[in-house]
Formats: sequence, structure tokens, C-alpha cells
Amino acid sequence: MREVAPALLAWYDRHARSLPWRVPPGGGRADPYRVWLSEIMLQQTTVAAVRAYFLRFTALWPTVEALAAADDAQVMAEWAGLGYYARARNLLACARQVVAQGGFPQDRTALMTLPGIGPYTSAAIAAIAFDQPETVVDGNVERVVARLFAVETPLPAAKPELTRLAATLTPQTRPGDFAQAMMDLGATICTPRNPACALCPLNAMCAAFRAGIAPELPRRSPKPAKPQRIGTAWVALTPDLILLERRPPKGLLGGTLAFPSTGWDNSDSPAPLMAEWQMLEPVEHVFTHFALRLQVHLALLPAPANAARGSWLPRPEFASRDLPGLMRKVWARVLPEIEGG
DNA sequence: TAATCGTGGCG
DNA sequence: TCGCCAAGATT
Repeated sequence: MREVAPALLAWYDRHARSLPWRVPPGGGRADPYRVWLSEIMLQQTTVAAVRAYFLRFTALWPTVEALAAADDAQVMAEWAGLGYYARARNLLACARQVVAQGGFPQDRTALMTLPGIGPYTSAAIAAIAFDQPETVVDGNVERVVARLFAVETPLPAAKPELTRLAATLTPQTRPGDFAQAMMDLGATICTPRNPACALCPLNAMCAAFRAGIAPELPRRSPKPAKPQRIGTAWVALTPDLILLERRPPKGLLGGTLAFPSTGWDNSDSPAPLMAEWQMLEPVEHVFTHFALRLQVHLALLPAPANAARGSWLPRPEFASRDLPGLMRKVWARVLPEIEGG
């Protein structure tokens, strides 16, 4: 399949998407900081969702040195809504480690040792920022390769085989452009459903297209059903204050700002304070591995009471955009109850 | 190894 | 409406 890379790069030269973190085709190496930041944000996250976060982060922190010096709570607040919050915690740890080392390492093995950088991201940074012929394998590449070679083995078991096959395609020149071209192809032509094979620059070399089974690949093993869990969130308000807590650093929504809550993450505890709690309509939220119905309890107090959990924050300092998505839903449920009250 | 970890968009 | 799944890493 020696002809794949030239055909794909020729397509990329004409069809590359313009993205805030990207250097135009043939433009050479990109800023390692911007490559790294974008790749972390893009883990299991769509380009559309990442774009605004990337622009905001690079405006606030233009360099890895600036990010390394940032306040933890501000970084968590800026990440709020993007999901997978371990990424934000690892982002700061990685930035500080990189600055302490005097910059990003250039080889994949050294990159792999940094927090939050695994097999995919290390290869992407090495190829895109440092022009090294590493093979970048994300979900797009897995799909493109599974179709090119008509791999019938279902994912995730097929991953090692797909990685090996992908490596046979990686060129010695322009490896960064090649990696981004594979991902662009997967995002725009070789899509999971209804792939546009007629427009594909690789259709002449594609075994799945030839066999008429491109839309069926890659096959996937069936996923376990999602359990339904039920919990409670407590929203306590005074005219001036709001009760919030910082969640423990590990586990679900780790390190994020949140309303005290219970029952849904293997914990259970009473209300954070004694009050007349009124029950609102529950909030529904679907996580990766379970669905949640969160009961919303609201207490309107004349003055702050001693709380067993969390701390009282002045309401002018509170912004729901600093909360993860689930907690934004909780706040959206509360808001109509207190407007005009 | 298999489970854990968010959210939004799309067919 | 709802299941799928996206530029994965960690333990």
C-alpha cells in the first residue's frame, strides 16, 4: 500500500480543514504547546466542542510557562463543560513538569512519561510538532485502516492489528500532515455512517469499498447496558450566598466545583445542613457508563447556616459556567424558583 | 484486563 | 427520541 500516503497528502493539500491549532499543509512544524493543548482537549471530544475552549485557553495562557503558573481553580473553571476532568488536572501537572524540564521532549517515549499523554497523544505531538515519522492511531485512523484492509475483527480487540497496519502506511516525509490527513479523512469522508466513498481519494486502494462493506466496518463488540442510578443534589441559598464544594480530586467530576450531592457516586450522606428542603423536578444526565436521575433539593435561608459540607460563596462570584454540565443542569432547574423571589 | 471517566451532536 | 461515538488515558 505504498501509494496511500502520496494520494492522501495530495488530497490533504487541497482539502485540509482550517483549525485554530493547525499549520497549513506543508507549513512544517507547529508550536508544541498548541499541539499538545489541542490534542489533550480533542481526546474523545469533537472539534466543534474544542474550538472555543482552545481559543480561550491560548488567549489566557499563550505559552506553557504561562499555563504552568496558572491558578488550579481557574484552570478547572475554564475547563468546566468540556468533560473528562482528569484531563484538566493532568494538563496542569504536565505543564509544570514540562517547564521544570525546560520544554517539551521531542521523542515519543519521553512524551509518554508525561501526565495525560498516552500512546495516541505522544505520537501526535512527535509527528505534528517535531516532524518525527510516528504512527498516530485514533478512532478515525482505526476506522480508515479497518476499511482499507477490510479488517473484520471487532474493536477493541482489533486495535493491535490496526495499529500494525497503520504503521505500514506512515511516510518518512510529512508525517504530521499525514496524521492530520488521516484524521481529516475519517472526520469528513470515511465517516462512521454513510461514508462518502465516491469522493474518497483512497477508494481505489480500499478493500472494504471493493467488497461493498465499507459502511459496516469497523465492527465492534457489543457494549454492556448502562445502569440507572439515582442521587440527590442540595442547593442552599441565602440572599447573598450560595453553598458549593470542591469535589475530591479523583473519581467522577474529580476536582470540579459542584453542589453538594450524594447517592450516585457510591457515596451516601445526609443534607449538608438542617433546613426546609423543597424538592424540584429531577435532572436527567447520561454519563459514559451510567444514566443518572438527580433529585434537586432547594433551601432558601435568611442567613448562612453552619454547613457540614462545602462553603458559602458570595453569589456575585458564582457563575454557572464554572460548573460541569451536570451541575449546570441542576442550576438551570433552580433558577426559575428564585427569579423574582 | 476491563472499568472508569463527560459531553454534545447527529442520523 | 435515543443510541452511537468523538483527535484516549489511567489504574
